[in-house]
Amino acid sequence: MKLSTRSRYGTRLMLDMAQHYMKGPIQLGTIAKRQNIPVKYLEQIIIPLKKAQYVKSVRGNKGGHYLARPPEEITVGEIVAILEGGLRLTKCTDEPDACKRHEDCLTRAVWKQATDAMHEKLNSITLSDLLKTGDPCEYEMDTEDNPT
Amino acid sequence: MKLSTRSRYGTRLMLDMAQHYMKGPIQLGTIAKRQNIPVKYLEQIIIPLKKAQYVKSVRGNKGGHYLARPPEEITVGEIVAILEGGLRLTKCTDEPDACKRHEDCLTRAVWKQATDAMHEKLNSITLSDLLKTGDPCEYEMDTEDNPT
DNA sequence: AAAATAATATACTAAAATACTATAGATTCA
DNA sequence: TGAATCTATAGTATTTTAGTATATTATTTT
Repeated sequence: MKLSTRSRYGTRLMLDMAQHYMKGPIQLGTIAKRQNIPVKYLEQIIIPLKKAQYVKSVRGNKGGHYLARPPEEITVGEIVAILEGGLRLTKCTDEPDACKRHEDCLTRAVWKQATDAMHEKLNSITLSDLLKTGDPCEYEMDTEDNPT
Repeated sequence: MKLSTRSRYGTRLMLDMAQHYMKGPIQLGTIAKRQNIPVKYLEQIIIPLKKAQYVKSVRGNKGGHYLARPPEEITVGEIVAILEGGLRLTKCTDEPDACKRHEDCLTRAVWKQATDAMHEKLNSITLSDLLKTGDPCEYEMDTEDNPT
């Protein structure tokens, strides 16, 4: 029932890019240092986010990644859903027929309701909301490795 | 982010006992057949539930297990928390200090809120609530293996 | 043109968690 | 006594998680 590092790192990755939205591409190496996450792992994590069109990239020297949409239009729920392969506590939440007991299963309704509650909360929070809760300057200053 | 079979089987185990509350001990073998869960696995799962005083048992021939409290006083959230080792999406939800980034972590608040939403929903549903949603007779009749 | 930088692609691996299974022993009832 | 049932402890196969490693492609700077 725990979130994987994929979702958590991925959310921080997206949040980092949100903090530098519209300032040109950022290198994964920079984010990796800033967030203390292995670069090679970030490279894996960003793939599905690119496929889902939440992130775009520029190759080559001075290249990098950037958000394809404004932070106000990206929810944490969307990020987690992409990286976790769905936002649900059980498989049967989405696909009742996946379980042969689905006809007289009394518990499925509970998992569905708990999933919905979590779902609703996560989808109500955007990257932009998160930025407002903290002090962005704290992050802007942390640029000794950033050759802007 | 998925529930383990431990929580799901465990909930069905508790629900099965709830359906036979106050009718004497039920053998795990009977529940295993009824719920189509390996007996040996149920034996593992029931241990923490006994330790947490939600279940009591009678040893020996004609022995079995039974709920230590009425179904109205047992929530699904309690069962899941016992079997999943807590009801939270991240470790930092409970123990902020567990993470060294906790001071300037913008994401922790989200995991906390989503956890709370799930928590609240699961703790609002009792075994008794679940029994009302289905047809108990359906289960009473399924007793060809039950030597009552 | 060459060198440096950064993304992309693919494959590999160690460790942990999950989902059981096996064996032996203790307890109770008939 | 013997069958049934819970209890305790250990073992194991599979899957998932959390990364690493290597090589390639694309772009910019020198």
